[in-house]
Amino acid sequence: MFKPVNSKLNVTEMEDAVLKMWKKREIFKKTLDQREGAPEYVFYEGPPTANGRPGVHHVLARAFKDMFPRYKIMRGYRVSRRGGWDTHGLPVEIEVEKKLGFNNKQQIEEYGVAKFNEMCKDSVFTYIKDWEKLTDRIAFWVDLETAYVTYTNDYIESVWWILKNFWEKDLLFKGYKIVPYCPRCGTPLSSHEVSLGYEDTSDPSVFVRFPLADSPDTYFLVWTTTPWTLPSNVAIAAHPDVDYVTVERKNEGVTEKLILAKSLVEKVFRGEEVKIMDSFKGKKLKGAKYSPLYTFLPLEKSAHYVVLGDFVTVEDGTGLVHQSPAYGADDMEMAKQNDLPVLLTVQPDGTFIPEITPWRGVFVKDADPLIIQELQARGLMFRAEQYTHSYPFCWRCHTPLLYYARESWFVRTSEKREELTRLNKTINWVPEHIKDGRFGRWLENNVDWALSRERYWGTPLPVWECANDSCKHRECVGSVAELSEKAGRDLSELDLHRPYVDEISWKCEKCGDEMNRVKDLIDVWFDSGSMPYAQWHYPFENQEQFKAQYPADYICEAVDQTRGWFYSLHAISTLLNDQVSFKNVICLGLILDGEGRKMSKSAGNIVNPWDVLDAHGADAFRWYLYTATPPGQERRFSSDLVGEVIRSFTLTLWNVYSFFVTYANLDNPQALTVTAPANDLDRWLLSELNVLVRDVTKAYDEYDVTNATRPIEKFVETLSTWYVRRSRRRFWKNDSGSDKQSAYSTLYTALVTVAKLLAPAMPFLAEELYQNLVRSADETAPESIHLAAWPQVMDEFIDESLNREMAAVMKLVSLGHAARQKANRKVRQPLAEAAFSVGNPAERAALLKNADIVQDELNVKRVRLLDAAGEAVSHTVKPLPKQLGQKYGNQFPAIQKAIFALDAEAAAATLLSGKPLEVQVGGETFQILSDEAEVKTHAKEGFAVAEDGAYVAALVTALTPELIAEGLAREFVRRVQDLRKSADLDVADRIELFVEASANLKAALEAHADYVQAETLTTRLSFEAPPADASVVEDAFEGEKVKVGLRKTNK
RNA sequence: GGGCUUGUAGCUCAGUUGGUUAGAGCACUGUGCUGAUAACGCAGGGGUCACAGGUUCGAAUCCUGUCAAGCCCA
Repeated sequence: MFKPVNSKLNVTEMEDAVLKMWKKREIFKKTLDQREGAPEYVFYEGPPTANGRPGVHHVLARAFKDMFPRYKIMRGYRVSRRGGWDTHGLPVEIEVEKKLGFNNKQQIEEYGVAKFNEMCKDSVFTYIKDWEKLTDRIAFWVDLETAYVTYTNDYIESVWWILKNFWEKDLLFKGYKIVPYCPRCGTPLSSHEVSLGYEDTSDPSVFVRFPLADSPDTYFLVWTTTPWTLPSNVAIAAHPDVDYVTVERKNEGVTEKLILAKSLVEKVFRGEEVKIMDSFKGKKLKGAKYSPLYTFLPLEKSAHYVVLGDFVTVEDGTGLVHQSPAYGADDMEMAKQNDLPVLLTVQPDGTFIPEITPWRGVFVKDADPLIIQELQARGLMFRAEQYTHSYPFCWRCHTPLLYYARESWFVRTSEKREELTRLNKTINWVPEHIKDGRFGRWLENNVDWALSRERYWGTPLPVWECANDSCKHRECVGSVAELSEKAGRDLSELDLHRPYVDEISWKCEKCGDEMNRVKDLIDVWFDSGSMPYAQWHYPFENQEQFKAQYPADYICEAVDQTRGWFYSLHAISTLLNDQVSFKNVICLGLILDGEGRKMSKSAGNIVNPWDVLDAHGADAFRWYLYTATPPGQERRFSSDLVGEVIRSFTLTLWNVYSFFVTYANLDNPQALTVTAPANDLDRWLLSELNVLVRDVTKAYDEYDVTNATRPIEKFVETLSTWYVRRSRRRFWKNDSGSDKQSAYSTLYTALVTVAKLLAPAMPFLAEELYQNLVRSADETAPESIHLAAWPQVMDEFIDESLNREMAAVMKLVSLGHAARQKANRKVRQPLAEAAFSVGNPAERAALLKNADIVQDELNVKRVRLLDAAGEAVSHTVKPLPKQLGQKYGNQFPAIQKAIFALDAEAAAATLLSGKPLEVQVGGETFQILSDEAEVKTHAKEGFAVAEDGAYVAALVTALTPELIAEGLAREFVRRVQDLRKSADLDVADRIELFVEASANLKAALEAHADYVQAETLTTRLSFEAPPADASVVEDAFEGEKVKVGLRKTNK
């Protein structure tokens, strides 16, 4: 006996019960214990931060993270899934600053870094309970008890070890980074802050002559909007593939030559007649020397020559770009590539340094007109104007921002660009375009990783520097032991955070001065990217675990992680081990609200995941996320869309399940294993089922979530609306024959298999079905569906031609219904005959073989094939463009026309007999083969016919008195069934019927008494007045009147 | 400004190497069926395949450009 199943499903109650069962029996733990020694499938959890509440986008990621480990467990793998928490970084600091009412770093320093960091640490897990609750409720199986935490000393020590490794390979260095900087506030701004402050503003637009070193009266013509950066000029950039020209013109009586991009000549000279002397590609200019405009500062490296860069455009200016590495990011990048000097001319307050003698102490923006005047005086200014463009201002104080070089630490990732790209090519990206697109491009254009942050709460950069300016000896520390040794005391109890680690110092081995830690922290992305190592405190501990858990088979995050975790994992692994750290990755699209807008607090359109979970449960939530859109696409989301899953999918499956259990409990069928069923419906269902197993398994193996889920939906629909619908009577039969057994076994197999296929995606529903269908009958079966084995494809059950035939039968039934509707003949009225036309002999056979199904479904007495001569139909011939177009190319339109001009019936007959059709086009004869044109069948006027392509259904609509009587009986049965239902009878209850009916109806009921009694489980049918204790209904239909009384009996 | 992605019915999505009249589900309307069903069947309305060019006998599909949205970078 199975546990009785209510056809009304309460999803949340069911899920709660399953959650309790999992917890009580420790099923998650058992997925590990029972797979001890099995091959490892490695999953890495990208650590979230727990200082904010989890939202729907977290449910999205966690749903996708969960399904593959579940699948792999069922495939026999061992999957340890360790959780993790990202705990450092600016967002944490900002929360604490808010709490303290701070808005700058000085306030933090005054408050005390120790106290500040203590608060950061405390706030990190503010919402940990929310996270745990949600993770549990959505059934994301991850081990949070042993989760790694990035702020622990062990974790930091592993990160230090990685940095030391980079240091030793000379991959860690100090350089300059260009940051948007507010000279009044004295602080760099984050990109978010910068985007707050863009405004249209008027700046100088100047064209400057740079004299060539060895050609008199010849100049590079260079355009800039920041004259104040000219004193720090070190080079001019040209595009290697752009055409440049030398033009000749008169300037105050002297003939001068100017070099600029060819396409900009007209724009620059504004119609002035100039003579083009010479034309060449930009790459020819490479290395050309010019005389510097200013020589205020000494040069450590060679400078003042032309360099080549792809970033140069010819939209504005002259195609020659002035290079000032300290004050432009492109410029800094060029300086690195070409080993140019970096000239620092501006002080932190935005004024020129004393060495810039003419303008010392002047704010740079105020110096612009002075510099322009000075260049005009020297005859180097070609043109100076004003120019309006969008420029960032400080959102706090409205000062124009400067792009400003700050000292910063870098990881030399650009040196490993090729390795990064090569290894990336071996990763399976879903969706695929990320590999060579977004991520691949990013790697190809890789610049050194700006690692350091001038903040407080994070992993300190383990670099110590000698205080003596002329020594500047630096050391990188790779472990606590090493630090202890250098400091000369045991530091194993030291908190590795600031300010404690800052207090550690020792004597410089070079000069004896004091070695102090540089004050920087490192980028939090370096923390999370180190997790393959640091989660194990590798290499200080757990070397074996690390080996077994590296690299990951699977990771999954949203697309915004391309430059975040995906990159940091990949970069660190490449630089450290020259190996990938993940083999498969699903990159999720972002989640939008129901209107397609981004969810944001300010728009007030955030969906609370708990609202969805409380209303529809976790399975439907998950299922929606898997099936609604391919993973990489952004998706609209609303609670209502999730509710749709319950209606269209969950309940359909649940009702098939409930149907099975209800009747199985009445019948107690014996064996529920399938062998070789004789019934076509069973054979067909098992064939479709195994196709499903095959396809879903393949999709899981390819990380194709859409195709691992959507086909199940389709199958369940067909299971419900065709298999069960057409098999219902087989379960009602009173005997216990083999056909009934076969039906039970088949349906049982389908349900259990579907539950297993569903388990990784809908873990609750799958478990509920499994516990009742499998565990209640077999205590030796695995304790949970999530410990059970994944279904095997049984190829011997797959019969593709059977599947096609059944599809044709369904199609014909559908046309039969359409024909009935056209003829205005309701289904309850039996008709004498339905005749069909089909596409090929196999389908003809299939129709005849399944005639009983078709008869029953359409309520007709006979099913037959339409004769080719076409009693009810006519034909046309439709040329098939695909075949004919490919074969005859541009002759196709003429051939098509010729085919249409033929006598349609004759042409159709030719093709149907398998002979080629001959057409004449312009004196040429073409042979049209039978697979190059389609014969279409059409209804003749006046017949009850429905058609679609080669398929036709035609009904004989004439009614005989016998058919009418049978129709009346069926109408009557319908009334009785309704009465049974409203009297709240059980499906198996037997009844007595009392009927008072008008003459025709009474005659019909007498003629069909057996049918009526069998259908309604009536043990006694009497034409008497109903007794007082009977349920009674009166009705009239088809001109007949009836009064029916119904009474439950014990027989 | 650059890179990547997306744009098909009111909504959510399919649409294969270019090829028949661009499909499905939801929603809506009508109708039928029903002792598993919260369903289901049949039919109907609903489309400038974002827009404009181009290639081709033929374009939702390929190419170029434009527009819109999103993400990342500058």
